[in-house]
Amino acid sequence: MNDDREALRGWLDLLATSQGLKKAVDTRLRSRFGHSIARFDVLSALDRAGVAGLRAGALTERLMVSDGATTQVTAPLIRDGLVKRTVDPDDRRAAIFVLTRKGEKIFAEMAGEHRQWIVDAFAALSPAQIKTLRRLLSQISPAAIARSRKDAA
Amino acid sequence: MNDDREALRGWLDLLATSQGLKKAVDTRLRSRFGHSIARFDVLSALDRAGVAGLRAGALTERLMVSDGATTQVTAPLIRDGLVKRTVDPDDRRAAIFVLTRKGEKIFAEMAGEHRQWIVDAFAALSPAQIKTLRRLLSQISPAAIARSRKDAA
DNA sequence: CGTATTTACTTTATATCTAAAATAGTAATC
DNA sequence: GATTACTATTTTAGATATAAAGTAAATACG
Repeated sequence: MNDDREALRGWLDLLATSQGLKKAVDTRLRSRFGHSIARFDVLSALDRAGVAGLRAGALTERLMVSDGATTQVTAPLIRDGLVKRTVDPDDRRAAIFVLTRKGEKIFAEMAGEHRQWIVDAFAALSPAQIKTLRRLLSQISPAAIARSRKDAA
Repeated sequence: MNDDREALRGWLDLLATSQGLKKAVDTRLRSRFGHSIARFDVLSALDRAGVAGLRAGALTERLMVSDGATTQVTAPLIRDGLVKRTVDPDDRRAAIFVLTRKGEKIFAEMAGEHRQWIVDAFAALSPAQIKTLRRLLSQISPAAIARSRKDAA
């Protein structure tokens, strides 16, 4: 069947494009600021959360990673003084992460450059084309894979 | 500017979709066959190469990973008898990896199911829509990020 | 030829990631 | 209020990635 091949090609292209972009962003972030995409994502989530910060669980959810990963990625940010870790006084099991002044400043710089990189990478596409791309992406269903059965052929 | 935000959203959607799909495929491959996507990719490249196999360098190139990664990902496949490593008699520095009979068999099974999962994940898109998606993806330029300058704003 | 350079791959040190075990605090029940 | 169960996070073990150092074979050059 022809559809099969087209879907497989779509999957390969999707993977290659996103990985290429991710690698480029990561390389640039590291060389400019000494921080990975993973750390940038933490800073971004905390920046949005503002002075209240985020509990570890909420951060895990937003980053779409495991709970262990959150602990590990925040560690160097705390060491470098970009993030402060406190304990929730109302529930002493819970960790709360907040951006420090220094963290805010550095993130603002990072976010500015990052935005420009993405704009440049997407420069060949019009806003309308990006909307189309996003609509098509939204119709791809990872959940279908978990449900997929052999007999569906 | 509005374009900025649309590009950023496109990037976030692209990343979320490809990572979601990748995680789903990886989870399914592991539970069905006990092998990761990384190993599946090695098997796939070797299957295509046939009886001649591939040198480590060629494998590295096709997988788009570092040379060290190739050594490490092939190791368990060799241990499990899916891949055989030999030395090129014409250039004894070079390693040649070939699928074993067992590796071929297992890969054929994996590839069959994998194809169905992808078809299911893309089921909501027509072949024409997938073509459109692929065309749009091809216009995204990771290389632009390496060239991007602050003053380009 | 014999030394120097290059090439092909592996090893090592880090950085993420996951899943699962461990830790510690909270809530629920008798 | 002691025991039990649950919840939030950290720690650990293992997989995969990179970059850079190490090893060994091939090539180049005087």
